[in-house]
Amino acid sequence: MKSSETKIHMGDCLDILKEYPDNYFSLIITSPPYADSRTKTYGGIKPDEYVQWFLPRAKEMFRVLKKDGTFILNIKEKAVNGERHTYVLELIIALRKQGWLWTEEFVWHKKNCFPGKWPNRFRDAWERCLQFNKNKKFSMYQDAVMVPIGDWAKTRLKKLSNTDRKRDESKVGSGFGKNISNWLNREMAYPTNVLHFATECFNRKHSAVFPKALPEWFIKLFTKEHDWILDPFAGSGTTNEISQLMNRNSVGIDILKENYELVKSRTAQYQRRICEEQKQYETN
Amino acid sequence: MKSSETKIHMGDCLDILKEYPDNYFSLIITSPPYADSRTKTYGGIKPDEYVQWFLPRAKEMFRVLKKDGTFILNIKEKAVNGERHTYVLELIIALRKQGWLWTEEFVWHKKNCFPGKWPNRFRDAWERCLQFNKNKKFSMYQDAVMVPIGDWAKTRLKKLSNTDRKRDESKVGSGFGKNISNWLNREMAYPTNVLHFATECFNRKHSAVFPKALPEWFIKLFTKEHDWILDPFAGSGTTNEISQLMNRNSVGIDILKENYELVKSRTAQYQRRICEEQKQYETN
DNA sequence: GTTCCGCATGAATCGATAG
DNA sequence: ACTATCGATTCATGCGGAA
Repeated sequence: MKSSETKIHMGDCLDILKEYPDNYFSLIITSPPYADSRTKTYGGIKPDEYVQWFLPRAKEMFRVLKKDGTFILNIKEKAVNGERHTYVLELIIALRKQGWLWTEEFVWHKKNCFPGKWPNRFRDAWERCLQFNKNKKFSMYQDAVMVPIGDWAKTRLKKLSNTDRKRDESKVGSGFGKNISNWLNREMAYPTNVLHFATECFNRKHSAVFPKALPEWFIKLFTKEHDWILDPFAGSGTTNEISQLMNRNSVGIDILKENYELVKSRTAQYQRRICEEQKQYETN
Repeated sequence: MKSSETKIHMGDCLDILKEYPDNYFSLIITSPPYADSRTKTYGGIKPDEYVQWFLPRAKEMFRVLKKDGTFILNIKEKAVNGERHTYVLELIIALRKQGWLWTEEFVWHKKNCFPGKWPNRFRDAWERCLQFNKNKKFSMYQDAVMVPIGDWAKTRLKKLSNTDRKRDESKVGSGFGKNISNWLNREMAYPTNVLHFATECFNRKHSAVFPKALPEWFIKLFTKEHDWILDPFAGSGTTNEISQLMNRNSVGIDILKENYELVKSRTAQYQRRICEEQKQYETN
């Protein structure tokens, strides 16, 4: 088993990415600093300036992404003056003008978001995971993320009715037909574009930006082993850590020294652990 | 108990709404024809023309909505040429320029979404429920939509007999009636902005685009009894039917004669049923 | 009366083929 | 090249009738 490589950089991804060649990464997945939050980072970007700040960095990402690669952007607009700000919508439109295709919008449903109540809104329990691509054709390994089929199938497929045995056209002309008998012995189904992952809140020092399951799911879906993955706003380094665990190569960039060192140590730790596991494996 | 009023109009809401005064409705909730679908209705609006088609109608809606009222827009963009079309994003931005505040975006998670498999995407299992307001201050009755928490509540709720549940629903039309909510009361929490409802599949005749539970939830949240509710694209009339059940006044508009007559008969039926129940109640 | 179980239904999307 | 039509694909649900 060839071990995976993990490179961590300190700096602005706008500069660091210049060191990387075109068409290098299979997947870019990141949770960028939200507007006006993390004021230490990038000087705290104002909502109104967010798109202009993001675009030059997205241009570099476009360049280093493989032609069949995917860019997953985990983001959620904040409420400003009682309104949802539109910078994310404007960003999507601007990225399309830059050449990106807006292929899909996944919803990440945060199952255990913290309790609370405001006079004019409920708890925000979801974030956008925007999928962008360079081409209509891109690499996607759908079988890697299949889920168990619903309970209905157990009873339904036990005994097939007559209409189930042949293709049954819908009566209302919706063009929809099915052949249930094709589903015999099927135990897994393809998932939807709504993802249910709990947030991890045990990390006191560093606010967990996303749970491990989220990048893991997209990494399974869009990469195979030894592909290169980039997180240009690495934060606490979850993407890089998961990449290591899944035997993918990865690059992490963060502008904060504090984050840089955190990711460094987290990934070094795993590197060491993997080596130990390998040694142990070989001994056995 | 004063009975509620329900008015159904046939025509384009752009024209019909002119008959209504300013600041009349407490809630506008609707699922307009999506781009390129329902070709019989409004001739099937092209995605690129959608915003221009919608805006003049939204202007009338703005006028007839009360200052503290709410507009809920249920919509989802379609995939065009392998990409998500941006007309919904553009619509949000355009509505803001018209004076609307984009207060919140709820996610409706469709648990039983349309099946299908494609090389480049998964099944679409969610739709947007966009909340717009005229002012930062608006009427919101958060306590009306509290939900039971904890697994024990779920399992006990499941064990309730169907009659208990049915009697309950017919009485209040709200899922939980007094007797049940009494012992649940202590274990209630505020919901989030992610709503989980399955679409209703009717075995026969007309199907509703959204399940009753969806308008019901927003009606509970944003109106009280005898408030006026508008659905400018009434379709099969789910909004008006639920409004009646919940003792709210409502106006429904649809351009199709077929829909107009359907809604007419559905709401007339309920009107009759309510009258009968009232008579019976008074006799007792 | 309750529970079980069959079954029609759906704001879909893609790729190929035809005009 | 650009648009229109057609066939193929796929789950989970509530209903109504049967047990």
